[in-house]
Amino acid sequence: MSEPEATARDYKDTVFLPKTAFPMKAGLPQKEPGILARWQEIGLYQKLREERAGREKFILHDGPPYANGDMHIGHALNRILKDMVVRSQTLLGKDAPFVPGWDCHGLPIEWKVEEQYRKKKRDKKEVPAKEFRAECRAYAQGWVDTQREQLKRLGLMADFDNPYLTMQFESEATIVAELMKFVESGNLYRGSKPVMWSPVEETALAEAEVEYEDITSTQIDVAFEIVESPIPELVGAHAVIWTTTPWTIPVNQALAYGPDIDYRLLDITYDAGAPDGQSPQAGTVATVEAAEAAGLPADATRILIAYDLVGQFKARLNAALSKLNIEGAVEPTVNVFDALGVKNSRYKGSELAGTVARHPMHHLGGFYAKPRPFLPGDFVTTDSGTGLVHMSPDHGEDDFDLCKANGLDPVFAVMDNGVYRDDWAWLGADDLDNEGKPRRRSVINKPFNAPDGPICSDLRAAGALLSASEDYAHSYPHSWRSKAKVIYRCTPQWFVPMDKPLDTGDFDVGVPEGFGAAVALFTSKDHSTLREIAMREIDRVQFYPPKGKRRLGSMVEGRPDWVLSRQRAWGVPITLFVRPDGSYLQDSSVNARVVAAVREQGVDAWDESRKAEFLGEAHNSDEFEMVTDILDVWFDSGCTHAFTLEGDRWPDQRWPADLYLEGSDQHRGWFQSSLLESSATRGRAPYDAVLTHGFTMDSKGKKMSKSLGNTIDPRKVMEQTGADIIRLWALSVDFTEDHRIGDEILKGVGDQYRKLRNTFRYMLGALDGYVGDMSDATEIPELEVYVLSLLAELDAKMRKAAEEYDFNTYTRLLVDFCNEDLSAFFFDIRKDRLYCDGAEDPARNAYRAVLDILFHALVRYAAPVLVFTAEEVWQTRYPEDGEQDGSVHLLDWPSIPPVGAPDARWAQLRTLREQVMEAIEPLRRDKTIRSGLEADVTVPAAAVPEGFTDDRLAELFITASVTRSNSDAVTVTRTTDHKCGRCWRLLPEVEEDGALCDRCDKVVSEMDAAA
RNA sequence: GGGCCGGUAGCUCAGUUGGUUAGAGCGCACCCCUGAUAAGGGUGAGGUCGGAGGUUCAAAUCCUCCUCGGCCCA
Repeated sequence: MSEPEATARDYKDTVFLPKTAFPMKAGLPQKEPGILARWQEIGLYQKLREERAGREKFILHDGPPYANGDMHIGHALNRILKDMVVRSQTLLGKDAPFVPGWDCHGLPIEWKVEEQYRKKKRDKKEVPAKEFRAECRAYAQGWVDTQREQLKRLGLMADFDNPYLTMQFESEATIVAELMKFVESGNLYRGSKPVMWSPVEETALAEAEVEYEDITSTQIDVAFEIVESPIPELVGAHAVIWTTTPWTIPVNQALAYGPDIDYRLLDITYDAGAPDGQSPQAGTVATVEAAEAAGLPADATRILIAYDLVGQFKARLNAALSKLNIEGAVEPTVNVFDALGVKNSRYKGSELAGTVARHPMHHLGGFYAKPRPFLPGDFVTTDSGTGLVHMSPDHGEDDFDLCKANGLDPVFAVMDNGVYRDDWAWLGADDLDNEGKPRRRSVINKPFNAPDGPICSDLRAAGALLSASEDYAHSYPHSWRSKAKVIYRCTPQWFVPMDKPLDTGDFDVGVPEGFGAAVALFTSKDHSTLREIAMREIDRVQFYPPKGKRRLGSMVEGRPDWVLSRQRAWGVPITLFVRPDGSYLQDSSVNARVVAAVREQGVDAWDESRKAEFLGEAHNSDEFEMVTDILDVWFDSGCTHAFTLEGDRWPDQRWPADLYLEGSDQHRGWFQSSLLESSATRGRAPYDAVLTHGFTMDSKGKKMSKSLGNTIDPRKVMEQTGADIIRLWALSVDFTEDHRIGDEILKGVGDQYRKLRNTFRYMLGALDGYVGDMSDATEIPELEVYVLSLLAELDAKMRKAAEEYDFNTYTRLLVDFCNEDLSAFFFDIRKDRLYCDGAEDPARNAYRAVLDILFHALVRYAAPVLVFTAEEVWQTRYPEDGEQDGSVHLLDWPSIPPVGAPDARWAQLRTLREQVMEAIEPLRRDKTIRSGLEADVTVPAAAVPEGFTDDRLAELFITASVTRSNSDAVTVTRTTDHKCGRCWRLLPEVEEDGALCDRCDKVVSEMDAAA
């Protein structure tokens, strides 16, 4: 023991404090772009490909975002998750090349380009299709470039120099080739379905191109005479239907009832008001005359109607009646009574099955003479109308579906311009123009539908019009652009059948290169339907989270046939040659020529001018028409697997993908289109697993929207706090469900980030100058062994989390370990040893050896999450690696020394440690002691695990001393020892405060001697 | 309106087949340290598990209804 020096020496210089250039403050917004630039410079993505060549592959196939608009939080989340998958799989040792993609065709881009035309006062119809498409292409390319730069900023490991675009010629050619597989196997048919149609623009409209406006329409009640029924008393009565589109009556084909609705058979009397003040009796001659005088159908007075709607119906009749000035009538009214002479006049809808009516114009014969059956419709309600709905499969979705199910097909009587075709038998023969010539007016023409228009007039003449008034106010769809009314109209469309047995053995021609192994999966004996194959695949595919399986399954199970066609310009053409009867050419050599032409020239290749060239000598081009429809963009995206994973454009890709990862909305979208496309062409899904994420809400759990002003812009977050913060956020929340983002949440994420950063900073400082390894340590203290076992345990959990894409657990494990096991436990206990033991003391070296192992493990764990910070950490420790174009992102998963599970004694020890801390607290409160180092602690002997000496306990508890007793309480007193001037521990050998303890005396002497 | 999914401390998340007083980290409050210092350590306060019924000896967990929110449809 040395003598105390005359003046207290400041031993600070002799203490080995952590030393590092790694700043506590991150300054990520400034730092990240530089790191990004360096990765770009050293070609990190390519470098990683070279280093991983030959390893087991992991293919995450990118679902293409639409090339329109800036990056938003949803993109950011999606890309970060994908990047985490790619990087964690890479870290796990695999080769995970990632090709980003963009969806480039489609309506929203067409709109934008059209909008530009409108600004320039150009009519789209005058622009040649080629030119229009070129502008769409340029527009899409512009956004691809913009989004690519925005996404890169997130620090993504992806082949951004060589992305896939659905509009690249090779992609377009493959899409056509894929379509031709459907063609050649006959898995395509021409059908029809009602779409929103604008008669003014003569084009189909998407739902989003339609806006609703309040208008007033004609409403009419029409009587359909019942001619057949299992209920005898119905025969001869009239079913009443109500509609606001009189123009659809000419193509009526059926009546729909609600199976659960109550109907009544009723008699109407038209009471013209008794001139002599007497009330006329129902059914009397006087009322019939009054009705006839009013132009109302006196012979259609027994009606069938939903009981709940009688009141509304009566009101309409009265309104119509009051508008007719009947001579001599005072207050014309309509009365409704239970049908006379009918015992039970109430019927449940389901009893109406088998009932048949006839069209009011049945006398015209032909189409109109056919029976109009009563069909059950779930969509029939008693909200309005009469509870009986007139069905025209040409002009309504419900109508179409119900009629189709009952063998009634649309008749296509209304042409593109909204006018009935000339040969249609009836639509008001007296419709004459000003010069008295017959004319055909558009069905959206108001006078055409008016109560005195041609339709109503003829119905009235036929005695079928019970009421007609132009006073029904409702909202009705209009075209966005022309503001004109739109209609539902059946148009021919191309469909993929879901339930037709597939002949999957016939793919010998027209199959593009790279089809490869997939074709072998087929057995031509498999005649499953597309739906069956898809369902089988859904069953096989792994879903994360598992509920996705059910969601996709229920959608595929119930979906209708796939409509592939769109009446649009910007997209991949449906390259079909059609005969007048709707059948199409199935000639693989023709198809091969078309595919080759598209590869050469893109979608513009599908041009009338090349018709003969494509058809070749084997076919007479006069017999065929070229289809001008384009493909649904979902078909494009359903083919991304074909042109990205197969073929040689990206040789390091592989079909099928291990994983598809998108938002849960893609159960209806990309997951499904890819599944259907691939199931039909390859007999299996293009993926083995599907991972879905939820949507990002604001801090209150509400959906983000620009109008609410509650959006969070990921680019702003990156500008203000850095990409690593937003990455850590995305990987901390439960992304499998909807989750939130907001200032408070980001602040919390920032706190977590700082904890991780400081953990690294401490390790870097503590490891300053350390070049040894575990083999230098002659003996390893048990605490170090324990920490290594904790690390091994952590490692197993982290690996499992990474393998299961459980990133929230992954980051939480990492943060908790840094907080609890390292910062508050291991580092705190070993601070004394690091600072004050001799520089080369074996025990100190053992600690640093473990720190080194921890460092190498943690920097790797952190790398996929904090991509920038991990690199900064790595380059700080190994600047020479930086000079050699190295990167933390080239490393493999850490190898942890093979230590067993943590010794159970240590769990016991840590419980005791907590009790000691708790016991010290009161003395701190009353200022008896300030730090734990001033405490003499007595612990119950029974609570101490086997094999720990008192001195070691004091070391682990960071107290002056520990003794044990037979009591079962932990007791604490202030120590009487003095404080060592160097290590600040209070020890018995220190004679007075400021003197040195034995250990420090030795260390300082050696240092002084060496100096 | 329909289908599916979700609601556990201020925040982010755990809660296995229903089984002691519902856990963790962060944040917060208070305290210590001032040799990891815009850092580090300690203690503590926070929850009628969205609400109401029901099943059970026992419910955050199972059932029903309601409510709020989300996705996809209509």
